[in-house]
Amino acid sequence: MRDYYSITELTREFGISTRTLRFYEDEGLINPMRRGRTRLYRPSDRQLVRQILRGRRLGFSVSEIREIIEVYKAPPGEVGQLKLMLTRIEEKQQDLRQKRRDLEDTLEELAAAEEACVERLAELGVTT
Amino acid sequence: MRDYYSITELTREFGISTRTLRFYEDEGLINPMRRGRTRLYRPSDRQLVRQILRGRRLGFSVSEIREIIEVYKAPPGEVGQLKLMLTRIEEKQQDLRQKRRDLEDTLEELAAAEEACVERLAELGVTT
DNA sequence: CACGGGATTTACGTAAAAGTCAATTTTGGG
DNA sequence: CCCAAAATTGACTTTTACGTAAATCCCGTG
Repeated sequence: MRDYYSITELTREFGISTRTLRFYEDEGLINPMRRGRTRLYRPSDRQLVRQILRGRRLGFSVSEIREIIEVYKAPPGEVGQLKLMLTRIEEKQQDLRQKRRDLEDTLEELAAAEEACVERLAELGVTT
Repeated sequence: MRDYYSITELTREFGISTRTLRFYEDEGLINPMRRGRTRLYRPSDRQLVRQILRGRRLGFSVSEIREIIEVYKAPPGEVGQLKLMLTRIEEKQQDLRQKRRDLEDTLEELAAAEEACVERLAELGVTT
């Protein structure tokens, strides 16, 4: 496990631009270390980037991703805060479960469309 | 099953604006009938709107949604077209399966975070 | 027929999420 | 130490997905 990654290493690994990483930093999603002005990304930062991109692929906005990231951090000490966090976690879970339903439905419809294509090809005497 | 729905009926049902429906029409996603200038949405249009919103929730762009919708239509007659469509369907399936992995991973992490909160609350003597 | 309530069209506006460009600064290798 | 490559900052631009506003039109009702 490497100690630090440079910004371009991460851009190559994840297929994103430096602008994107700096944008996420401006938005407060990541906080890489600095040596002088140069950013040094720790493994934990790298992990965070991975989580951010996962959220992005799932169609979450930056502020939604921010909320998700918040709950990955160490749980707060105060009871009220803890309960609030539990509520937020459950909201996100609801959201994700809806997405999962949407996803399964779409996959089913795609499978049906696929089958229709294959059948049509068979009718035309094409072996898939 | 109703014959037609007005634009406002659909906005209420789906919680979207008329602007949004007209936008999807401009983008070629839906093609409601007209009586004069007034739009009349058939059940099939309504179903299409449902599919569009599902795609939207999954974070697909309008053009990606358009591609998905394309494959729901009757399969084309020509062999080349059919094969192309099969390729596209499989691409979408790949995409959705990636999303599903992202989703499951995120759900797991949220569950872990949830448990951490509950434990912390227990330590503080709070019964959830 | 006047009117009030929807619906439509056209046009401009905007927020989010980067992309692009230009002008420095920094840095690591020879 | 020096210089090309890499990194940084800041400003401006672009794309997407609608929002908003103004002007017009259509239609049933009193």
